[in-house]
Amino acid sequence: MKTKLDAKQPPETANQILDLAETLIQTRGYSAFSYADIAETLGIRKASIHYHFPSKTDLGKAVIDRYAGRFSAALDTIADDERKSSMAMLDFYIEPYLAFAKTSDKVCLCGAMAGEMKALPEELRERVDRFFRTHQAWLAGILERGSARGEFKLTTSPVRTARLILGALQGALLVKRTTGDASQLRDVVAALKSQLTSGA
Amino acid sequence: MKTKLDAKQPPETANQILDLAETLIQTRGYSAFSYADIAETLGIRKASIHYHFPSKTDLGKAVIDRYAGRFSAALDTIADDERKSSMAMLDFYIEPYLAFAKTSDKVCLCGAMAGEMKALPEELRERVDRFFRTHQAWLAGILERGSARGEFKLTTSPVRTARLILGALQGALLVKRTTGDASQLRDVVAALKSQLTSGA
DNA sequence: GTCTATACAAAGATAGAC
DNA sequence: GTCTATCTTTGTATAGAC
Repeated sequence: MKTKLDAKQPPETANQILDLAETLIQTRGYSAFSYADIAETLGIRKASIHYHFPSKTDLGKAVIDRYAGRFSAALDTIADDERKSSMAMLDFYIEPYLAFAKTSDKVCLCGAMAGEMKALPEELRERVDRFFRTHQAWLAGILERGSARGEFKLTTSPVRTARLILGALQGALLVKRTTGDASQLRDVVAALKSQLTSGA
Repeated sequence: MKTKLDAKQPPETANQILDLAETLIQTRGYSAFSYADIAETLGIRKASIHYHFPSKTDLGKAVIDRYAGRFSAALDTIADDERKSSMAMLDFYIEPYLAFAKTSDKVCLCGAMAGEMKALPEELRERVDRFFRTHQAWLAGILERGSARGEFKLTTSPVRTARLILGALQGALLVKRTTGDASQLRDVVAALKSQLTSGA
């Protein structure tokens, strides 16, 4: 009999598959990775992957959902602490991007998929879409709060400022792969923050 | 006998193939488009495409080279007119991005390919790389000129500022596909420009 | 839950007729 | 320069044994 702890834990193989698929999408894109890539690396057969994720779309959904879920949990936690400054909240949001920038070639999962939007099955397109909308809304909320508390001086609406920030972060990761300069993202962040406080 | 005008003109079919391939890469990515897609749309056979572009890599190279060439020609022309203000030069640079933003789902060709970098054949990776480096260098040059002429007040080096601008433009196009709001890019441009002049 | 075996379509590519 | 025909490899997916 299984223990209580096992109850909701997905099998270890499934986790390994998800981990690898996530990395592959981040570096090669969704269209360019295959079950064969995963099978070879994990030392299992392609058929075994189909046992855990019947179709590639199923796997893609699971990868995005897990990825978005990790972010969502963090976003909720951050925004719930009313004592934090809005800038501190923003810093927490930006942290994962800085982490990606330290790797040699990872971009945001949804940033990679956004580049091949029309090639994605509808169910994945919806999820990428939702990911960006959620992040924009969250950022807009923080910006509005910061604005109301006098921390930020926005030059345009919170929603539009949120899009600027999200776009700049996504684009910086994309371009960073070329320059290979991880410090680049810090400059982008500094520029964004100085703009928020100066009211330029 | 052919006329002089025909001398260097690639056959019309080749141009149609290049046009379609360019659009397909911009909307679906490099990995996800195929000779079959092109053949079907143009009403020709796959073998005919191989006549013009023996391998997919050859086609990819030709698409990037033509795309980068169009930009390069424009960059040279812009920077050569010493009477122009640096801000005017920047505006000319940004124009193509605003044009993409008006289409429903096109991003920069190299922006799309940057998302699948590790899946690209080496010859294409080099070209995407060079595209970004060239643009960064060009932008840095304009920024330096504007700084020397007192038009811009930079908060960090011209090179780093150039990367910020390039990343923000690329990312904005990517995220725009989700929101579908073409005006979004104008906000990003406005934010970037106000930052350049305020010295924030 | 993982395997072997296999099906089936799509992708990239070539040979050779017209 | 475009076609038909064909080849090979890869990608996604299923059936059924262990």
